[in-house]
Parts: sequence; structure tokens; C-alpha cells
Amino acid sequence: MRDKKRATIKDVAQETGLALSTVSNALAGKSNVSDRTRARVEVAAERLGYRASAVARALRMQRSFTIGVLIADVSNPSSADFVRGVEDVVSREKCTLLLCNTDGDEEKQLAHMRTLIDRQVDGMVLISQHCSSPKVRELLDSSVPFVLVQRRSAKHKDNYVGSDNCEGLRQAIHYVHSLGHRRIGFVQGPEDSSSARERLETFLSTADGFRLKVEQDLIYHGDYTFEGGLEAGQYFCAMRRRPTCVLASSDINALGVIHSALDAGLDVPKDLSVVGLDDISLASFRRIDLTTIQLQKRDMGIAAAELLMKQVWQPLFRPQKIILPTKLIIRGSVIRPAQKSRDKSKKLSARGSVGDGSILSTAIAE
Amino acid sequence: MRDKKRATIKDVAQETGLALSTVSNALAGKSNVSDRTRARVEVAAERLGYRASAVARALRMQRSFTIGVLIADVSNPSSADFVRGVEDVVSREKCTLLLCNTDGDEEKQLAHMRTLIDRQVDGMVLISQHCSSPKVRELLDSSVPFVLVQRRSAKHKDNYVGSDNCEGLRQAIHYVHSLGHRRIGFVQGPEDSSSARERLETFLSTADGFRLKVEQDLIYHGDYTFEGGLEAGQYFCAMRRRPTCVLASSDINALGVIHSALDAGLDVPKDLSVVGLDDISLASFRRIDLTTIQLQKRDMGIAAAELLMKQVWQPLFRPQKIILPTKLIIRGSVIRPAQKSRDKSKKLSARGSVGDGSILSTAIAE
DNA sequence: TTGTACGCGTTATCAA
DNA sequence: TTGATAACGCGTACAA
Repeated sequence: MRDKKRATIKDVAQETGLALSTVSNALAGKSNVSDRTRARVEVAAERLGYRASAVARALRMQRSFTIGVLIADVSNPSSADFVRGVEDVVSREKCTLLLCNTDGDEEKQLAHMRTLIDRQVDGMVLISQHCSSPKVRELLDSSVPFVLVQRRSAKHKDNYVGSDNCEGLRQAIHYVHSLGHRRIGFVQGPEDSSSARERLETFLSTADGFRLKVEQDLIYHGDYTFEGGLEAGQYFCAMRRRPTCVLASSDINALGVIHSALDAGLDVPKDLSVVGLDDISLASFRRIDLTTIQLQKRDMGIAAAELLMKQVWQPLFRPQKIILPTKLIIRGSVIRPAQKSRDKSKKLSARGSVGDGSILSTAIAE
Repeated sequence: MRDKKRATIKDVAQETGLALSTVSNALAGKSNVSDRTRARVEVAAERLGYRASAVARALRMQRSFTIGVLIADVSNPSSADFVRGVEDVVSREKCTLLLCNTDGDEEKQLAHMRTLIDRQVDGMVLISQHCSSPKVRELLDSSVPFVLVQRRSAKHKDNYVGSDNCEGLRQAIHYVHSLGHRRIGFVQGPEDSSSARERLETFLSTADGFRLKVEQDLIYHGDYTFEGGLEAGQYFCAMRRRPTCVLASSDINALGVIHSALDAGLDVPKDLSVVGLDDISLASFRRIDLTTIQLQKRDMGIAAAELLMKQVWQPLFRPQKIILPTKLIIRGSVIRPAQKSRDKSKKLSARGSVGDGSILSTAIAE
């Protein structure tokens, strides 16, 4: 069943009685071929079902019309959006996307990077990948154009697309503070993430602006995962002086925190308010109703791919940083802390659900 | 900064003073080369940082070590898992994955299929894609090995990986029936999905086995999306004789149904029980706590890729169908219908959350 | 306007 | 055991 050989440009030449180059020129839309022959060529090509081999073309042109994307895990809802954004523009530009999962493992990342380079991708997008270690650096600098997304190297002037780690977070802190929260827990992302570090700094300085003293034990060194959220939640809920609000490292992470809080017999948001980061599509689902800092991931993917394509077309294009805005999305997972409860804002309080029997609601505020 | 030219096999030959073919043989691990020269070659290759060009190799070998994957939308949480599974085995097999989003649009699918074929992919995995229309069919049959996932063509004997649309669903119906539900709504997936059709048949026949008469208006012709779930939910909630339980077409769809029910002032599960399909990771999150039929998507992706690789290596391998089991995962979104409430099953009832003020709990059973 | 010839970097065949 | 040579399918200078 599998077809006989694919028609090549040679077949079209034979069919029309023209030379290879004439056919090539005709099909490429070059101006040095008469309308009559072009038409003949087109008809013949159509009839033979001829399509140029992208492989041969890539070899000849030293350009594969292929873009590599490295990501920790596509099946992670908070990262797949990036890929989608990248693919949007890549396919619009007549390129195709080579996808690699690295699981955050540097060895895997290196291996994938090498095979991408072997495949002569025209460029790569690295989403939250390692980018500082010598080995990665060497590949990066010696091969093809690339754009870093979300995680950058301090030491180098690279193309970078990220989100404003300050603005949304500051809004969140203002908001939470305005509601009366004074003890605020913070889940920090992984140590090697530049964004995670920036967010921590922003948190500390903003809190400082409010004369909030942030004790060390209010910073939980975690990651972006659900499991990490569970642990963070357990940690915070077990504290003697429990925070009244927790800023999680991601939406998924926030759900982990909430999960643990519920397990501990606390109610969210009555006993513990939680803020996420991402605004995944499910965040607006009523049963979740997560107040969160919105990241425009698909747009970041789009920006990254567009930046990359510029690099590909004009290799002298100067490296560029693009920072997309973030903003706080207010939903129901944050309300005033318990002490000054009796709150009037019906909309918010109505949304809280009642916990199960074993409520240990010894709500503590400072 | 961008490197000077990549070293080619020619450079290695020059460096060692050997012939191209000898170098090639040495590096390919062929047995017809002395240990001494092999060592020399390896050293030289290492020093020059030589890596074979995958493009040239693909042209020569007519094999690209590349697999194409077509999917509606990677950023959809209920489909990204497939991709991850496919990538797991593809990368293990030293191949790379070309990813295309089709948005369920046949034209886009065709365009992507063509570029994949132009790129001489060794095979393709089509996840929930169109596979019966003449145009698609023609490409499928005339190009490279392929495996269909989740949606198949009735008319052809293709490689297919799917899930048992019967078993899990039957379990769900048994379960729901045993709790006392008699009016059960069913959200059907898109018309052109073979799985959706199979599930409807299973639903009807199983219901028939219980002497449940399923009126036409209990079947809602929808899709797999959240928005579709919202509409389905509105539809069911507005019925004069409302169902006490709804079987949704996917987890995301189920969340839509729940959302609408809550909006209508109903409580889930007290006034309306809901069953999902997928078991996405968030389904187990307490605030969602969705009783659902589990599909092993990542495993399906793995099975599909393995089947495809077999086809690639041995083109005479006979087409094969692989059906992965499904099972009901019992959580909290289904309880006994309101009438015969007063239920004793603490575990289930304890999990229900209390609705807000405006409860229209005119629960109706047959 | 059309045709010839070469090279992109490999692997495979066959002769030395 | 090693080496010369011919493909693979295309684009492109250059000659006709």
C-alpha cells in the first residue's frame, strides 16, 4: 500500500521535457521563466503530485525551516501554553517545531540540544531551562540563534522573554495588605530559577515598604509543583503562628497549599488566604476560584518565537529583552483574615465553602 | 559569536589522512576497520567537535529519525499527556518529535500532514484527528506509517490505539444506578469522533440493560470542551424534569457542567451528581474531587509510539489495534440523589460542600 | 529564456 | 582493511 517512490524534481523535468533548473526556477516563482513554461511545469508537478523534499532543500540551503523547543514537561498545564504560543508563529512562518522534554534535568537538556543542533534547527527556544552552566553555555554560544524564556543567565546578554516579576506581585501584596493580612507566607520557586529569585527580592522589598517584618520562617524554599505545594501547605499550617495568607509559586503550587490546608482542617479562604501565579484556565472555575497573578504564557511563547525568527532572518539583529506585564486577578481565594472577619463583602464571603466536621479553626492572626 | 562552520566528515578525513568512507565506517562502528584507525578517527572527531549532520544523513538514508505528531491543541490539559507519552519512547529510540497543532480543523491538519511528509518523517501519530475524509485518507495511505489515537476510521484497518469506551463507562453507570440515580443525562462528544459514538452506544445499551428508558432529551449533543460543558449544564439544569446525574464527555467538560449547575443555584453533588472522563491530575484536588472514568493517556501515547516504531522498522508488520483499559475512579462528585438522601455513606456525603443561599433544591427523581 | 554542472554531507557499493 | 566514486534531491552560478 505504501506508495511507490515520491516524485522528484527530476520526474517533473522529464515529464515536461525541460531542464531541472528551469523546473526549479519555475516552482520557486523566479522571474526568469516564461509564463507558458511556468504553467506547463505547474500542471506537470500537480499531476505527478510533486512536492519538494524539505530534507534535500535543507541540506542545500543550510536552513532547515525547523525550530527546536526545549521544555521541562509538555504535559504540565502551566507550561504547555508556552509551546502553543511558539507553535503559532513558527507554523505561520512555514517552519515546524521540534519538541523536547527535559524534565528539568541538565543532562537530558544537553543531549536534546545536541540532537537539535545536529538536525540543524534554525533556532531554539529554551523554556525555563538551564542556561548558565559551562556546557550549556558552550552549546548555546557556538551553534544557532536562541531565545531564553522565563529563566535567564545573569552573566550574559541573551535574547530573553519573561514576565514582570515585580508588578503583579506588588499588586498582590498591596491587595492582601489592604485586606489586613500582616503575616504572609511565601513559597519560593526552585533556587536555580532566575524568576524565582527575582520574585523573592520583590516580595522582601515590597513587604519592607509596608514595614512588614518578614521572618525567615515565612519563606518556604519549594518549587513550582503541586507536591511542593502540599509540603509548603503542611509547613505553614503546622506553624505556631500561622500566616493568614500564602503567596504560592504557581497556580498548581497554590492548589497544593490549599489541599494541605483543607487536610489540616482549615478552611480556605476563611482560615487561610492563598494567591497563585499563572492564571491557568481552571483558576476561574468556581470551585477553585483562585486569586492569582496572571502570566501571559501563550503571548510569551509568541514573543519568543517572533524574536527568534528575527534573529534567524537577520543574524546581526541585536539581542533583546522582552518583559510582558503581569497583573493581579482577584477572585475568591483571598479574603480578610479571620480576626477582623465579620466581613461585609458578600461576594467574597459567599464563595467560601464550609469545611468538613473536624474544624480546628483556631484562627490566629498577629 | 556564532561559530565558524561546523566540522564535517571531510574535515575528519583530512585531519587523519584517511578516506571519507573509512571515517564513516569507523564512526558507524562497522567491523571492517582496524582498531588502530578507529581510535585515530575517534580522537580526531572528538577534537574537531565533529557530529554527523542529521540532514545529510536523512537525505542519504531516506530516513529522518523524526516522528510527526498531530494534535488539536497541546495546551489543552486533556491532550498534552498523549504527547508526553509519545515523546518518551520517540526520544528513547533516538528520534525527535515534530509537533503540529491542528485545532481540530481539517484544512490545518492536511497542511501540516503535507509538510510532515515533505520532511520525510518516518511516521506519524494522529491524536484525535480526522481520518476518514478522502483527502486525509489519501495522504495517509500514500505516505508513511501512521498510528491513530482515540479516533479511528470505521472503513479501514489501521493501526489504532484507544481506550475501552465500554468498561469504565459501564462501571460508572452501574455505580450511579446502584446509588439510586434513574434519570441520567449524557453529554455526547463531537459527532465525528468515533469514541464519542461508541460511548453513546454503550450508554444506551447499558441503560437498556437496567430497563432505564433514556429519553432523547437526556442526550445532549456537545463536545469535549469547558464551554460545551457550560452549555450542557445550562441545558440540563433548565429541564423541567432535571436529571439527577450527568455523565460528561470529559473532565474539563464535567467542570463546565458543574460550573453551570452552581450558577443555577444548584449544589453539586447534592442536587446534581457529575461524572467526568479522563482523570486529569486536578481531578483529585479536593475542591474538585471529581468522580471520573480514568483514561491512561500517557500510556496510550507510549503504546502508539511503540506500535509506530515497529511499523517503521518492519514495514510488513501487520496493523494492530491496542485498547487500553478504563476504570471508574470514585471520588466525591456523585452521591445518592436528593430524594432518598439521608445517606449513610459518610465518606461521600462528608465531602459535599454547602451551596450558597439561593438553593432551588426542587430535586426531582423518577 | 533555458540548460549544464556543481556542491550541500552522508552512506553504500565495489574495487584495490 | 582501506579508498574512490556514486548516489540522495535540491538550488544556483554560469554558460548557451
